[in-house]
Amino acid sequence: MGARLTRRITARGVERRNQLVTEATRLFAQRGYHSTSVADIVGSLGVGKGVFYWYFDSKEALFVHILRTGQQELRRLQDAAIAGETDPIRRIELGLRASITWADERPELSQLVQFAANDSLFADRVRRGEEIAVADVAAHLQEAIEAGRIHHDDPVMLAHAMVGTLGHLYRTFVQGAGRDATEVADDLVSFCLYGAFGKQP
Amino acid sequence: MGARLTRRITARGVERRNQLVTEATRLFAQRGYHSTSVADIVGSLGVGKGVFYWYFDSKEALFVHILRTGQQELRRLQDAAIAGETDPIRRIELGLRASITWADERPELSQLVQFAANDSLFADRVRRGEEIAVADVAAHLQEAIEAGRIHHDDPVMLAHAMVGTLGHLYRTFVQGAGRDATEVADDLVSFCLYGAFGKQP
Amino acid sequence: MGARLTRRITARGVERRNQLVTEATRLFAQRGYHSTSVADIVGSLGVGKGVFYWYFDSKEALFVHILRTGQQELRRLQDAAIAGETDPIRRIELGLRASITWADERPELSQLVQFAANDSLFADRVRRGEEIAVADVAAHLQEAIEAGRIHHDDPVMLAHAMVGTLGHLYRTFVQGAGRDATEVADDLVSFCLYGAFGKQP
Amino acid sequence: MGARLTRRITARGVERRNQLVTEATRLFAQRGYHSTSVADIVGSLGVGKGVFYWYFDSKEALFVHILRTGQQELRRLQDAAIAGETDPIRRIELGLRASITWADERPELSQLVQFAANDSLFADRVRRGEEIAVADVAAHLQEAIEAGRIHHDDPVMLAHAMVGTLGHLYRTFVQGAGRDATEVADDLVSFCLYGAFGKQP
DNA sequence: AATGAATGAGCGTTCATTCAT
DNA sequence: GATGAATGAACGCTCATTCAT
Repeated sequence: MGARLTRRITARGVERRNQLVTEATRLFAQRGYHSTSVADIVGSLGVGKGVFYWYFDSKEALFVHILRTGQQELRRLQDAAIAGETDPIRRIELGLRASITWADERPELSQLVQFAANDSLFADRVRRGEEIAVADVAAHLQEAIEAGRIHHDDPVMLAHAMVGTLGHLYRTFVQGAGRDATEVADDLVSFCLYGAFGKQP
Repeated sequence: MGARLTRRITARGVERRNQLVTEATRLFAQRGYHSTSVADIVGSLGVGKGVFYWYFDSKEALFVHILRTGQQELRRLQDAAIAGETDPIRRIELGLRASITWADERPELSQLVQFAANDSLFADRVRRGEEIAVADVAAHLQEAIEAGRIHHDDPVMLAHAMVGTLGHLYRTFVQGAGRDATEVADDLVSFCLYGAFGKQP
Repeated sequence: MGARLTRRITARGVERRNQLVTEATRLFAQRGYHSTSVADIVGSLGVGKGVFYWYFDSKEALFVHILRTGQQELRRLQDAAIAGETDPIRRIELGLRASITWADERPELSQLVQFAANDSLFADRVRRGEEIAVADVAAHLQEAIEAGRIHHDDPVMLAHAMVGTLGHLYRTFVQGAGRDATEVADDLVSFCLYGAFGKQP
Repeated sequence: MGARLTRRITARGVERRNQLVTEATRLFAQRGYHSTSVADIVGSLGVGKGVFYWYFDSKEALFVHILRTGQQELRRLQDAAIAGETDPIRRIELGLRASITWADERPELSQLVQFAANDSLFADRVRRGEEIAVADVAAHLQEAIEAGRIHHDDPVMLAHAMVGTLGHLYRTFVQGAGRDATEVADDLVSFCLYGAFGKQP
């Protein structure tokens, strides 16, 4: 898909490309996709406009690249976090914690994902990625349901509820209020498992 | 906040203004704020461009107006829904249900709010409106905590968790999958109160 | 084919549109289509760039408009020239003369048609228009053949030969060398009817 | 004219240069001069951009080179075709036939010549080449006129008429409709000598 | 000889906004 | 109140050309 994939790129080229990705990510997160022009990105790097189009087919293509990279990275972290854990409920907890950790370490990426989810150009792509993450959680829930540990008939609904809570708490308290990510993760896990009434002692 | 507020507007003028708001809302929700031009809006109404600037200072001002209207309407519905209810937990439940009902009846408005929350131009305004809604829920929670019915030390965190769940379940299942709003509201309330483990019988 | 067709245009607008067409025709003929930018056209008229796109969907659309106008005008002149003439050979002669006259009076248009015939973007359109003109001539030839006045089995080939001669003589002698169009038309007619050997006395 | 002419070129260099010429000719004919970028040419050959500018001063210079080569080749073929023929009218006929044969065997070159004749950048050069070809034909015609075999006072006009017919018939029937070049040449010769009325038996 | 990287002016096009009528 | 016309800065993108390696 695109000449860019077949172009031979030198070490110097790889570096430039990474610079572009980094700078674009920063600017997109800071000002938004639509308010960041290609001129802004290359200007901020002090290079000519042509450089951008040497490495990417379009502004949109670069954004999609950033998005994909972020979603893949998150997924890898989640997989790593639950590796070896046999308890499905612990797997859910570890997955939620890994997500908040990732977002905390990659605040710009997570912000771009949020934006993309609400822009007609990118919404579908984000939704698809989200479905995958939700399916993972739902699988753990299903296992817990079958083990009789959770009484619910709709693991997908539950999974979505968790993902929604996760996103909102992260945005509000970590990103917005600067609270410690680990503490927020504690509250997130507690809410997702026991709701407002909290764990019965 | 400008010349438009001081302009005397006739009955016919009010109608025109409403037409503009309605059409803009429809188009913004359908194609997105950035992809909808002022020309689209007036063109779709078959009127000249001057009309738009007669009633609104700018495209941004119109969007803010739509946003404010929506948030006020939602708040009014929530207040009406809990009026007379003395049980704080029931008040929370009724508030959540009222929110989903509003979003179901005003899908375009709720979509615009989502967009606005992720656009640098409008995010602050949305956040402020959200804080108000959260404060309401948090007040009910505080009451329940003081009554010893809920054991938690951070009602604001809980309230945000609920609002996040609400938004995501609505988007995914009502808006996205076309499920019945009342059923989704049932699941939402259950999750918010009891979490994944569900109500203990 | 687009929004432009449905736009209400005032008398002033019609004038502007005509100015654009005239100026663009002049510049296209002088510098060529690719070497004439939209900025050149509006700059030459002393108006803003937006004016261009108020009246035309694109630079290409404007060029096509000019082309179509020219071809229609030529056809109308040819039809008028042969109206009432019953002798098919005289009809051919009158058509050829009308064409040279048109080109002489509209040198810019005829140059644009030549350019367009050799540009991949417009070649098909020109070819189609040419086929119509050729069909007219071929019909007259067919009539002459059936009357036993011309001995040839391929009127379409003959018609194309004439059209090719016409274009080249016009370009070389009228457009290029500034010779009198009527005299060139005499030679054209003579060559088309009798070839190099000339009319036998 | 230009540094390139003084550069010593190895055998391998000659090959590269020819590859560039061949590929550029193909692409120019297929997509047009303006729509074919230097990047297209070198990309299609799988070499770097520097190669292009090692062998040619500019895109324009390459095109001019192709043009010149083509015109020279055609002239050589025409000269060879009439060598030894003493009858001036036969020389004309043989020249016309040689031209169609050349165009048939070098369709890309002949298409480029057509394009160049209508582009402000190259028109003059083509015109000059054409004048030479026309002068050849005109010389034969002059000879025939002096021998009393053709009654006409303007051999240059006649020669241009022939060249115009030639080009148009080739384009329409050989290039466009795929007809056999030899048959078209028959019709061309017949038309040029006897016109529409045809040879008197 | 040859490469991939870089330049930057210029392109066609859009669009929020203003304004004379 | 309302219109169609006009503005012009800004946008995403292209591409002939140059250059360090």
